[in-house]
Parts: sequence; C-alpha cells; structure tokens
Amino acid sequence: MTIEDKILKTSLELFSKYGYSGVTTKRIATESGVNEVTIFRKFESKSKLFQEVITNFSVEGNIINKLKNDLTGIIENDLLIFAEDFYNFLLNNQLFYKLQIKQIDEESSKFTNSLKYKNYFRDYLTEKKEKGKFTGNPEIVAVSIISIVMGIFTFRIFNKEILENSNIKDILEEEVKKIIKMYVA
Amino acid sequence: MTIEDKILKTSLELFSKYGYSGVTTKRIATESGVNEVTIFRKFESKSKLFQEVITNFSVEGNIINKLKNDLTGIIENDLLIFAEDFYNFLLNNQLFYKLQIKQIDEESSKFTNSLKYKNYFRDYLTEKKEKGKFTGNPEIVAVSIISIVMGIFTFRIFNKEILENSNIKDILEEEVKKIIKMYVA
DNA sequence: TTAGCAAGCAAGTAGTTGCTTGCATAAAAT
DNA sequence: ATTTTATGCAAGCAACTACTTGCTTGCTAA
Repeated sequence: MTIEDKILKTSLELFSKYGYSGVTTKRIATESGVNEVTIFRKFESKSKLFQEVITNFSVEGNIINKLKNDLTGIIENDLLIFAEDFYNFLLNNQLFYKLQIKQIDEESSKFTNSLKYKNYFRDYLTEKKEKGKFTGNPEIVAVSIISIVMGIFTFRIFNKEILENSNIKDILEEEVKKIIKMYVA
Repeated sequence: MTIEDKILKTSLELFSKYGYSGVTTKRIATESGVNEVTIFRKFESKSKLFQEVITNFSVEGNIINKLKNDLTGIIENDLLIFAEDFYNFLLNNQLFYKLQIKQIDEESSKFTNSLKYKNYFRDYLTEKKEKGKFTGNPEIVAVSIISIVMGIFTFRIFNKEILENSNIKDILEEEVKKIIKMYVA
C-alpha cells in the first residue's frame, strides 16, 4: 500500500468517526505513520484531501452490475437477492456511509446509490407485473424492502442490541415470504 | 422563551447540523442573539452546554406512555399503531436523532428508545400469541416493523427522493396488511 | 432613591489548527 | 557518480477558538 493509500484509508476511518472538523491533519498524520507535512505535499489542503477520500471510496456503477449478475429471472428467488445484495452493499461501504451521514449539510442529497437501486428494483417488478407474475404495487414493494434493509443497517451501526436476538437473513427471508404469499402467483 | 432556552434550542439545531466540533460558541451566540460571554456565564463551558442540550431534549419515558394510550387491544388495529407511533416519535425527535448520529464515538450506544419500543412490541405480540391470536415470530415481526420505520426515517433525512412517489402511510399499511394476512386469524 | 442583578461590550490570553519554509537524508533514477 | 525525488524534522505564522476579566448599562424591587 502506497503512502497516499494509507493516508486516504486513515482519513476515511477518522472522518467517518469524528466528522470533518473533528479530525486534525496532525492526527491523520500520526495515525497514518506519516509526517504532517507529507499530507500537504501530497494533497495540498485538508479540504482537498477530504474530496479525494470521497471520490476514492464512493462506488457508483458496480452495485447494479453485481445485482444483474446475481439475479435469476425467477421472482421467487430474486426478491431475496435484491434484499441481500443491497444489505451487503451497505455493509461493504459502511465507512463511506458513516462519512456521508456525518457530513450532511442540507443541500447535498446523499445515498444516490440507494435511489438507483430502488428504481431498478421497481422497474424489475413492473416488468414482472406486465407479464402477470406479480400483482403488487412495484413502487411500494420496492421501497418497503429497501427501507427494511436500510433500517436494519442503521440499527447495526447505531444500536446493535436491537438486532441481538435475530438473524438478519431470517428477517429478510420472512419479509420476502410475505410478499410472495401476497403477490406472487 | 428564556435566554437559556433560546441558547439550548439554537445549540441543538447547530450541533445536529454540524456536529460538536463543527460549531463555535461564537456562532451559537450570534444565532441565539446573545453575547458569547452569556453562554459561558450560564453554561460554564461548551461541553457542559452540549451535555445540557442532550439531557434537555432527550425523551425517554413518554414514548411508551403515548403508545399505551393509543393501543386498542385489537391486534388488527394495533400493528399499524405501533408502526405509526414509532414513526411520529422519530419525526418529533428528528433533531435529537441527528445529533446522536453525528456524535457516535463507538462505545456509546444510541437509540435506546428504539430498543425499549421494540421489546414492548415483542412482548405485546408474545401475549397475543399465547392467546392464540397471532401465529408469527414476535421478535422477527417486531424487528421488521421497527426496522422498516427506521429505514423510511433514515431516507427521509438523507435522501427524500427515494420516498418521493410513495405515501408513507401506504407503505406502513401495506406492511401491516401482509402481517395480518400471514399471522392473524 | 438606592441597591442588586442580568446582560452587553471590548479587550485579552493561552492553546490549537491548517499550512509553509528551510534544511537534512536516504533511496531511486539518470 | 551525480542528480533528482521523496520523506522527515524543526520551527514558525496567522487565524481561530474556548474562555476570562473589568467595566458599563438597563431593569427590578425594596
């Protein structure tokens, strides 16, 4: 791992824990095992370093690609895949999401991946509906599943105790089972 | 509203937007329409002011009381009440939740109200199950509903677009309808 | 009329923070 | 073998930040 990568990684960890103004360049340097000056020589300023952290760790396209690869075309299986893939995506990008959460400053809308994902999910269900394989409301069902996954993820970050007695896979499977019983042939 | 209240209110707004270290005492003073010195005379230090903000705006007991008052005893109605009351509680304490989110520093577990709420919900369902009026898994069903509400709330804060085309009441009603069909008489 | 108190105001202090500069050194590239 | 490049280190700077002090002003109540 290069020095740049080490600095970026440490920065992501610290920014996502304490927010932009809660972290000093000196601390980033120390925890990266680098001299503070090196940070400025490589990234110019604290704010440019922050920007680099964002672009470096934000993932845009590949969530849908991964999903497309996993889908089977059979709605009974795919519902669970939609839920689990989204959950795993959130887990993999946990630090980046924490960072986003810490940095909301009104105007900027975050979680753009989630929006894309929901729309893709809704379109999938619409298609199935046109083929007569699904009778529910695509928008509502998609939002429900995306929301339940986001809720579980939120609790995982802020209060694990709530999920202590349950297996997350069970919860998602239950949810899917209900939808299938209600709206799938 | 007293000067103290004004300072506390402004502090909550600013802290929940920018985090503890993202806000200066000077700014709190200006936006409260008070001299900075007044803050120190009344609250001693910035960190003590922060503590006061937390104790002042954190609500503990009354969420369950409100709920008890609203419940009817008839499970078909109560499921939706559980969901809606929790959602309204989150909405009412939005700023305080944002503040908590901004201030996670590992050890401290947040969202303690949510945990209490979920346990109360689970116990309610367990009781109904013993009386033969509910056949699902109380823990899983309670966690599902709490999670979907928390997910919707999270999106509402960080990306409203996702909920743009749906009525939140519709989503919750749908969820409840599925549970009733599956597990209630 | 007087005294007490709450708040404002101006000025200041000590420490921190982002960032710069100059110099030393060692590895890498020529 | 010599130059270039990358990094560390020490020192410093200007701006900012939490917090203090001494004094003034205006309101209230005896």
